[in-house]
Amino acid sequence: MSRSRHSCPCPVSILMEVLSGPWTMYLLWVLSTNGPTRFGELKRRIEGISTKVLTERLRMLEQEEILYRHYEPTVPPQVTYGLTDRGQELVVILDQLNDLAQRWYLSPPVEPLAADDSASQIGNSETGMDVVVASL
Amino acid sequence: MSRSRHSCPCPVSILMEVLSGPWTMYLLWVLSTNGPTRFGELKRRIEGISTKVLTERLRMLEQEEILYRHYEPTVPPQVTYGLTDRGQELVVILDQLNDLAQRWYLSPPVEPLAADDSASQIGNSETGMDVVVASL
DNA sequence: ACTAATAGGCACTTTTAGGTAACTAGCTAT
DNA sequence: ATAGCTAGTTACCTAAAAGTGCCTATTAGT
Repeated sequence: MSRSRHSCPCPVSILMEVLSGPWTMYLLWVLSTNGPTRFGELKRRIEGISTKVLTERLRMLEQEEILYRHYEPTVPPQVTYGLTDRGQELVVILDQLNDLAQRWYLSPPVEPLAADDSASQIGNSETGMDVVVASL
Repeated sequence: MSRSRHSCPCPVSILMEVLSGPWTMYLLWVLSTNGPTRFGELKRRIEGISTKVLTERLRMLEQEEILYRHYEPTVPPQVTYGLTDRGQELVVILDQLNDLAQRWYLSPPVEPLAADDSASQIGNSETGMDVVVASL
């Protein structure tokens, strides 16, 4: 959205602009952990989001081909959203970001920080993605 | 900033909020490609950024320990910013995001999209980070 | 006949973020 | 004496984004 007045037209900035904003990552996360999900279910899981923002995010991510929208014309209608191949690719990297974020913002095992960091055996996971994310 | 009214308190959302917003990624990129850089030089390289936003971003990233600030009390003073270990870790992942963004938003080799996607042999780089980013 | 459910759309208001411009300190050079 | 350099800070204004509430279609159930 509003890619016209964009600060930097390079691909990664486009992508970051897509991912930026409240709920977007959380939404992707819900879809990656729960599989294809209907609109109402999404709204229920993402507690606090407004329908307006949820639809905005869904529309945008659909336009970026990160997720797909499946409309079933039953009564009442069923609309299901799920990750596309692009979406799957994305959550792989998001996993790594999450691994990093976990190390940074969670679990300071001994002390917050000291003058020398000789005891920092925390950050040796080598982006191994061994920490399966559980807390979004 | 404004982590209090945060939508989702999980680590990766915190991190995304840090990275979100105009210029932030670009700033990290400049620091990663140019090494430690002074304030004025950053402002010159990131064409179009206001001093206000630049200082905001620098302060925030410094607080997140993604970059450091070195103040040399000469006259006129020299302030140099550079990536910390965290910052280095981050740009590694950013590289992958960039790789992905390049594939998605650059170079559609044959056709934009067709009815069936049997010809989508585009996305097989396996997050190899072989594409060194050049265009931020 | 009327209510309920799903998946939103639309208009209005509020909040937030970014831009702009003016100002600062302390010393140097002209 | 005065202007200029760096690295910002501060106040003010505007534009974009988010929140809120009300509205729709269609049919099944009571």
